[in-house]
Amino acid sequence: MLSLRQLEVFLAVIETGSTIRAAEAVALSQSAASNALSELESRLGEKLFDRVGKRLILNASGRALQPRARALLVQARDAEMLFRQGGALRLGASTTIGNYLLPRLLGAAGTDLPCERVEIANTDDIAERMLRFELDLGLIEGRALHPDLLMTPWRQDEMVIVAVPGFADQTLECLPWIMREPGSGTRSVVEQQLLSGLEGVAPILELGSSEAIHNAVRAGLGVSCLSRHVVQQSLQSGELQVLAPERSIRRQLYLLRHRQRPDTAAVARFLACCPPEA
Amino acid sequence: MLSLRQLEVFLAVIETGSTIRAAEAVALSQSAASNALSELESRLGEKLFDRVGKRLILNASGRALQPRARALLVQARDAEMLFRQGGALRLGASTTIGNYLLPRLLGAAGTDLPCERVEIANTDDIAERMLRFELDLGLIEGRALHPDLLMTPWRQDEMVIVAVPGFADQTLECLPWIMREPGSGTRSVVEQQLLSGLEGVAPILELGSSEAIHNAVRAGLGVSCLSRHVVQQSLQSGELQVLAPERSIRRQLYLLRHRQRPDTAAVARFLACCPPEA
DNA sequence: AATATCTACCTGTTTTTTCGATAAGTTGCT
DNA sequence: AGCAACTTATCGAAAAAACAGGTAGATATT
Repeated sequence: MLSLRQLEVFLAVIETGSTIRAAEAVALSQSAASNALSELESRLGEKLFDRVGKRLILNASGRALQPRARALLVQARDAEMLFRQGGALRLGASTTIGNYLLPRLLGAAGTDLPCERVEIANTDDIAERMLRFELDLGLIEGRALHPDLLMTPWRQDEMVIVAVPGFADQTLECLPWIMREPGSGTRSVVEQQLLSGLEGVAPILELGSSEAIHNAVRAGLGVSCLSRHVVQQSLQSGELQVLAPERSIRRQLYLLRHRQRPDTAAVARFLACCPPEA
Repeated sequence: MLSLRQLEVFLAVIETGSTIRAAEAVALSQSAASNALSELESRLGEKLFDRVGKRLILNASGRALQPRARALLVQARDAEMLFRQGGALRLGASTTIGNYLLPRLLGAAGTDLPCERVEIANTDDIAERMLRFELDLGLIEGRALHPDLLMTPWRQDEMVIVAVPGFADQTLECLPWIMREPGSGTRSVVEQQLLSGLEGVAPILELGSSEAIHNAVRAGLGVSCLSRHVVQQSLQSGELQVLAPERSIRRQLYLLRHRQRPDTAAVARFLACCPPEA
């Protein structure tokens, strides 16, 4: 039976590129690391690295083993942490969720949710971090279609058209639209679901973040379609108002998990506090 | 870091109920097994069994760990077998697939697919076996909705209405229907998709297998709706004919995999030979 | 009450893992 | 070409871990 230690050394060699630095990384001597690696290779009956000169170069077999080794080690660590209270939570969230929704949720949960960190990034980055087991749970607005990732509906985000009071709310096409840059997930949702019925809408301004757009709209520069979570306060104070509420977009927010990884205790706690809704 | 050996002992103790028999199962002495278990418990900081007298009774913590331990061990074995050629394939298939479709596919693939065995059972049994890692891949007609199981479309099965030549094909309601017993997946598919438009159809005969129905239909006892794979030869020979071909049912067949388990080499070979079709 | 059975612990022994040193080979610089 | 700096693989010794046998204590069974 191969040992977890061997896999640990194997991954360390991949990451550091040498047995010396790998040995240091896993607190072994170089010779022990070299031994562990060749032991693993002989047990699998397959060389995992091509020895070209003094260099170790991961070959096809090694590349095949790598993701499985990573999954095994992470699962072993998770199992070890199953009953430990100290299991901190590493969340990945897309911008709207991370900036507006999560702070409120985590604040409400108080100390029940020891959250190590929340990384805010785009969907693809979060997916990649999930694949490397660097995050425990993803909360995304877009779609992540990797076969090793599991997307399940979490909550819904309502996106509303907002403007300062005084904007005519009759012909949406003629209003001065402010939007996110092309390529943004938010932009594409707006284009597909809201503007499909409206012809010839061209933004007068493109900004790189929801908060920037929020401020532009507050400054009276135009109208935009933003998550209700972003503009909640401005709506309550009356600073902004909703135009054409019947055209609001409900977009689904998703939980992103790694298929080869059962929920951590911390993830389970999070989901107990913030369960999926409808 | 906990060791795979410890998990092996842990599972053996669960299965055998005692450290003595567990030790035998994993080729250790009783003392070593007892040691491994308490080592595991102390490493997790949590007792996994309640000691009731001389008895070991799995407690809540142990039950929480059990599925993870199983998954870890199976994945470790899979990794070890990654490069071995001897990785045999343990398939689970529902009746129509296992009896008619698979023999042809495996026969065509010849020796490329060393298949250890094909277990033919109903969807629920296959799902349960998959959960215990006793099968590598499931091929099912129905639905398996366990969160740890992944269902993906594989192929389609065409179910046609058949009878011996001479049966009037005008009013399907009035024909003598032969069906599977209630509770069968095939029966429910027929009822939902075929008979939803037909009122008051009552079977004159209920039989427990497709082959039995096939023979009954050939004997001229009535009509039935069967997979084309079952009646293929009878249709070619002209012994049976298809009634109302426009009412044929296409039902989806699914691959069933365990989420916490990457494809075995043998599974990958199978899928390469018999890939999903539309 | 006697017996059989089981877990857990202790002790000495075997096996595995690890280390430091060293040989052999490669790379890059002069 | 020659030298210096690194790196890998191997070897024997040392350290650590795993292991078997025996046994005490405890609990069902008879």
